[in-house]
Amino acid sequence: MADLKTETPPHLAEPSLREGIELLFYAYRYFTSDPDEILARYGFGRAHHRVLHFVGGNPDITVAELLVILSITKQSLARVLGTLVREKYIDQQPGARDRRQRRLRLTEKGAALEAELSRVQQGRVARAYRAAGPEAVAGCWDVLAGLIDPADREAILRSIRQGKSA
Amino acid sequence: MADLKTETPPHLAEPSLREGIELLFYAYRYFTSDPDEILARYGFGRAHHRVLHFVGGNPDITVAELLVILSITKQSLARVLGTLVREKYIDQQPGARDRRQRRLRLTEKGAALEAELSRVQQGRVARAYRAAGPEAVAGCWDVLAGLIDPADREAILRSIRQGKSA
DNA sequence: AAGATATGTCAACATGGCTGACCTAAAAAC
DNA sequence: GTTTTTAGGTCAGCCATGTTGACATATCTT
Repeated sequence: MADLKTETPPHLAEPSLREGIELLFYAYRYFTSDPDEILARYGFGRAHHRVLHFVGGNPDITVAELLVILSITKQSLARVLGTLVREKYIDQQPGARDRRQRRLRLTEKGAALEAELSRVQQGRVARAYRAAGPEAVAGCWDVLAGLIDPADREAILRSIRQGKSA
Repeated sequence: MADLKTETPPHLAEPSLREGIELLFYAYRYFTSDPDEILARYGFGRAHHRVLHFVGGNPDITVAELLVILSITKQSLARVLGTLVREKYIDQQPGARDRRQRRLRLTEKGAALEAELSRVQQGRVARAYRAAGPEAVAGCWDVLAGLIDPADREAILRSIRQGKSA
């Protein structure tokens, strides 16, 4: 017999956990599907999207800050960022106080692509929000936030809220 | 002035959509982080995890059914599945009615690894559920389900519910 | 017997991670 | 003012995991 005191409540039972895990797997696939399609037309991948997204949301971000957000190495970033800079989607300017820094911003061209990607991705999310209703959305945010390591949670939520993803 | 009739309700405003998108991005990263760590110790990757997961949840699944779930090519699947079969994490048996099929099941060794991976992933999800509460979980599921293309939604939800992911 | 289907396999390629080593320019510390 | 640290870039190579295309085999269906 299960120990009643520590027994898993119904909504935490294993089947429900498995269902939630699979749902997140499928949902994430669709979540990235629309941008992926557009990116392919530009010869870009998901990595380019992430850079465009976070540079767009954090104008004048430094490379180091971007690396923290993306949690990748500078060599990995260099490949996609280099392309975006060469093809003039992103502009680099030396930092005002620290001229070693390359502060990143979207060019007009970059902002246009980012907007195109945002539009379809936000469209999908907006439809999901609308269908589920505001309380569901609030609940969803709570659950998703709960998946983040407690040690990192507050910093990440802060950065999301400010649109300052550093 | 915005047209009141089609004005985006507050919870659908652009900033909130952007926040939701970023939250999903971060949450998914943590969602996969614990299994990834374990898999690395076995020389496996995320692709192996997916196969172990869906074979575990769908004993005697066929290769064709697994391909539909994973949405990858059979060549991609062959690489990871081949390894898992060779290293005896997964067992193949000809179908009873159709002997062309290779029905897949976890071996004991495979079930043990799958359980180890499930344990940490379910642990993280369970903590998030517990912190957010049952209503939030229900809302979360609604939103995530809403991200799935309507054309595929019912089939996917059915497959999740049955634990028959085909 | 012929054709369709389930699966496997070979070869080649792309993306996007990684490590390690090394370079420059600018800031900070001594 | 020299040294050290820091921000960033770059080269080379490796790995995981996706792709396409072509082809082989066994088995089921017609």
